[in-house]
Amino acid sequence: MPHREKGSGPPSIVEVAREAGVSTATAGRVLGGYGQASAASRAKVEDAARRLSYRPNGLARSLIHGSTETVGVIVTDVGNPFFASAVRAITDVVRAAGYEMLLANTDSDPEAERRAIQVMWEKRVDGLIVAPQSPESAERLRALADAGLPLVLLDRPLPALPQVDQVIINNTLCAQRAVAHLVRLGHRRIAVLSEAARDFPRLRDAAPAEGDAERPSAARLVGYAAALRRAGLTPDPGLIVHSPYDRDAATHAVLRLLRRDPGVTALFCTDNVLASGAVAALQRSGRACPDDVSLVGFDDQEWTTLVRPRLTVVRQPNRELGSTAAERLLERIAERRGDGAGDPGTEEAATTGSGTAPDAARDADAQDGQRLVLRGRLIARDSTGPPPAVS
Amino acid sequence: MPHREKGSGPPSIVEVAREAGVSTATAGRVLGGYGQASAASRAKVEDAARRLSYRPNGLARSLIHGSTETVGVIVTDVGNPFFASAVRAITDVVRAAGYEMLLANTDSDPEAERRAIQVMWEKRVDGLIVAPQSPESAERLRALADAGLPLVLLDRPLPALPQVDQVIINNTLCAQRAVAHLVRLGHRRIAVLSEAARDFPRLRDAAPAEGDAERPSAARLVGYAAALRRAGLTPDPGLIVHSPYDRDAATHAVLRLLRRDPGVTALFCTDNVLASGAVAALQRSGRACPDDVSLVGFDDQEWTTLVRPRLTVVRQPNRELGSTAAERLLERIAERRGDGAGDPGTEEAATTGSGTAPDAARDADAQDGQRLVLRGRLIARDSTGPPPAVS
DNA sequence: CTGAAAGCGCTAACAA
DNA sequence: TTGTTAGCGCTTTCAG
Repeated sequence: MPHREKGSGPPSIVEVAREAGVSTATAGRVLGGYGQASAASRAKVEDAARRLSYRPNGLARSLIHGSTETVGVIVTDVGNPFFASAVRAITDVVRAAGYEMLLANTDSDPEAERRAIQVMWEKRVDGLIVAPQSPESAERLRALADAGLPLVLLDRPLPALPQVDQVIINNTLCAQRAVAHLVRLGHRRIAVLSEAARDFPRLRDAAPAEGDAERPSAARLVGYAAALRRAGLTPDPGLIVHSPYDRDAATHAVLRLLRRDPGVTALFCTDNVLASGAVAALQRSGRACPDDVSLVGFDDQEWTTLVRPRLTVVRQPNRELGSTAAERLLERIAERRGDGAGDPGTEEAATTGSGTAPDAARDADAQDGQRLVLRGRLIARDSTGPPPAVS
Repeated sequence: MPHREKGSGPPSIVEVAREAGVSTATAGRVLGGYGQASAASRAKVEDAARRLSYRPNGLARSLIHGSTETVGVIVTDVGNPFFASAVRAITDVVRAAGYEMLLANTDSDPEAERRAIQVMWEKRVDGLIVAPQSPESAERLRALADAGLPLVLLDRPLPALPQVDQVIINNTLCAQRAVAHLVRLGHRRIAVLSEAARDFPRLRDAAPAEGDAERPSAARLVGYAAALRRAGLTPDPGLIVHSPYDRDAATHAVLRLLRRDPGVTALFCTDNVLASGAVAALQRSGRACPDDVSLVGFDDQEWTTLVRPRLTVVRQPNRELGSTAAERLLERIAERRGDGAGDPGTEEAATTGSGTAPDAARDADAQDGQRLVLRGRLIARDSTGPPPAVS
């Protein structure tokens, strides 16, 4: 291995140029593949590069070009199979377009999210996909959106940012159907297990159409309430059970519920982690499913067909959620590049009629973020059945 | 586009300096938090920065400092819960140290892996964690290791790279114990379902001590063979079943096996995906578990205690695997930084005794990559029992 | 304490 | 076809 002269660090293009006996410009032209170069110098340069095992410095390149060929992705937890699937799909799509992915977990910690957003911005990602934690995230993201950074919201909408694209599931309707399914089977005392249970007072009277402006857990509660309302049932606060995103916590919450209220005949879980906890709880409680208690989960995972009874669930298109978000982001990135190349004069002129500030053009473009709503669907399996006959 | 207009793109430090009426140097000092600055100019600069919503450009900074505060992670599939857990743990550890993560999936495609390695290198990650696909990966990685890039192998060892740190599981022994458990229960016709089945001829006579130099699937086959050997049984090629990492494929492979060879009384699966396929197959075949067929899986997932019978598995510390790798990497990065600051003269002198080339010092340091072997353990549950009485 | 100027590694005008 | 020369946005001597 030929040792490098200039102390530390990988070789730079000037060292390659020197080794090859050409200028840095020609070296750059052959190594960067952008200009013209004679076969002779091409050979010399490539040879020298190989000898020094040279790799171009992407930082320098990005600094010049103003793009990093990298997209940022911020989720709460890649460990959750739901996000793992979505992230997997995102990587596939962006990689095909030549992008890399910077990934951050926030663990539902607002401070971590703030930091992640800031770092992504400092590292100059070309675009960002984020599953925001809460409405407060909107403030943090607005600055990026205003700066024109391509941005797509994943799974969780942010009504405060109508100018950014959002890719979500029709959670409210799906939940409504899931609960309607239970109602149709004859259930009257239907409990719900949700991370958003505390928000129920605010959500119970929301119109189904408003539901999908909430984060998924909350939207699903809106659907739950709507289904009960349609069936002429009034929600019982005792049946709205809170649990954090943790299987064991969910198990205990359900065990407590069953002990406290033996009359419950059905349970709707707003998420896959909670559903797995509920299955465990039912098994431990000795209640038969679906004979004593029916169960519906949200988010179909592989294990749902392995357990007995096989779980009735709402299946949501996890991978498609990710790939759609990624595609949307790539389009936005491409658009922005296009903008930069266009003549700023004409563009400004074209929008002066409606515009006010000098940069109205870009804002106008960004104003209508697309809202893509992917559809989940109910898959009735064996964990749901008629309630036990009243004693 | 010749030059970017001052308007486009995020504001640079010179615009902030101009707005604040100071030099770029002072602006840099307050915004970068490195020099001294009077309260007066500090206020002016911070104010200007806020007005322009300025964010420092990390690329420029990294270009100067020679570090990006980013680590690369290359795995085959974040969608696989095993890697999802490991990756999750990695992010936690590196984030606590102020690093971000660049993530790439290779999907077991050597070309994708090659590209990923190259891109990580060009983006100048400060270190790299990789789960290599195959022995050929060693060639690709050797260049990075030689260049002194901190590198840690995750889950899959590469004997050809003794100079790099490797964090793995004691797969061979774990598999051996799993199969010994079946032998102890009285099983004689024990099948194995593995992605590495085709390599069995090469692996069958390996010493258990050599097993852990193989990738996990292969190492587990070595353990399988060793356990049989110890029990005085000879492996039957008909019981070594291949399946790719795909649940449905695994299901069909197992169904075929049971049809072809009804005398099988136990099955060992070398991986969680294959195990889930096997559970599905058993359910569909109508064979009772464990009464007709016992089942052991590798890699404990949440669903293993939800299915009935609850699955006997080898549990491996997935998160710890990731966090250990990350910690190791951070140490290596810190070491390298230290090296750079140290006096190269003394260092060379210290190792001249054993060294030969001028740069022997660094190589000598790197020569002994640590090999960290984390331990899995067998958890006997209800899917294993004595074989049915012979008819 | 502050500013001018020299880079980090690369690309892109412009000359030669 | 090639080389020279400015930068990209920031940090960092080195004077003032």
